[in-house]
Amino acid sequence: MPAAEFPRGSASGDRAIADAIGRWFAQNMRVLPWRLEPRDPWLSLMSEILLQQTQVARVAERFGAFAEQFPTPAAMAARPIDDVLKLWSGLGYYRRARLLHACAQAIVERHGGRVPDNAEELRALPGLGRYTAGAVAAIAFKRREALVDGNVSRVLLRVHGVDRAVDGPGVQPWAWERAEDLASAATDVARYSEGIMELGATVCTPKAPRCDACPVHSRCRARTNGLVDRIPRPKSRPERTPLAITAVVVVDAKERVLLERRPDKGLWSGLWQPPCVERDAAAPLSLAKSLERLGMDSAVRVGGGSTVFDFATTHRAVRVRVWRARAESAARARGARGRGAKWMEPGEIGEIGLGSAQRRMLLAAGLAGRG
DNA sequence: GACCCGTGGCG
DNA sequence: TCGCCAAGGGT
Repeated sequence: MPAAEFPRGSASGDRAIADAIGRWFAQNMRVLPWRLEPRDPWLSLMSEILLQQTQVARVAERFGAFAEQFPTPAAMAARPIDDVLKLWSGLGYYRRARLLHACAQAIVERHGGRVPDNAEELRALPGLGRYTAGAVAAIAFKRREALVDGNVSRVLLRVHGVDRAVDGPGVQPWAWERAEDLASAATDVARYSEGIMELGATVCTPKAPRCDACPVHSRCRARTNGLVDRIPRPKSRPERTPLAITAVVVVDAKERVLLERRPDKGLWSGLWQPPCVERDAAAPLSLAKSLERLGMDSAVRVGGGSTVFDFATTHRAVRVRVWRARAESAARARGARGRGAKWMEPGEIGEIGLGSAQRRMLLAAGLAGRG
């Protein structure tokens, strides 16, 4: 890789950039309560985990409940994982919920319930990678930490006029080096760190960036070269493989719904669902075969037609066919699904971990879910 | 390093 | 309807 493709900055140039961004942030700080003073390290950590691959607006409407229910690591560590999954419903990447719960327990066990104040110890906690550990260290403890997320990568690529994708070969190591230099040069690291992320989120946006409002527009190579619209190049995207699900929503005489827990690995891990049969195909299995696979063919009576909807995740194109059925015998229907299955009152549906696809299955069968 | 893991908004 | 998009980490 020619050095010119991955340029470095000068000490004075880096300081000018870092401080311009820091000053800009001080003047344009958005109202993000959990990121403002006084900064509670645990709330900061929890918010950063929630924000992984998730937009601020989606987290903001949920964060109050997290802060209220889990005000300290000990408070979360003492609760079952289901309580975390319940609040996490609909936010996606559900492994984060398990990792956050494990993180709370690790903080209690290893650090006496206090969030460690340095990136190295933070990095050793479950769910905290290089970015999140650095973010908490910088924001909650004002450490001089380099930070690279998707926004920072985009800003750096543009400022330096590097015509590559954020996930392109060599880009992340280079971005981390640049971020280290900028963090070292900054007068106020915390402001710079939040500032460059905010800059990427609000000004140096992927589409239609507002260069006129950018504190470093005069130093931006992409802008001076007219390449802002081309940098960064589009990310590579994985192909979606088909997944077909047949769901049978079973209701008993008391209008309770039969739900079972998914395995704790893989897609929607640890969340609840109506009994389902899955296969790697475009079309869901027939009703007869599905009931047979579920061991429920003699335990339930299917009424009416079915509903189909499509659902997409990062790697899957899911087609779901939903059947509604009555249990001939509540005990036999549940027994067919084994220990993991449970009859739930309609009111309980809002109290468990459900993915958006599972919520739609219940909705399709005429059952209301939270949200 | 490749692959896996969600979701909702938008054009 | 569909493809693209968005504040990573674990294995």
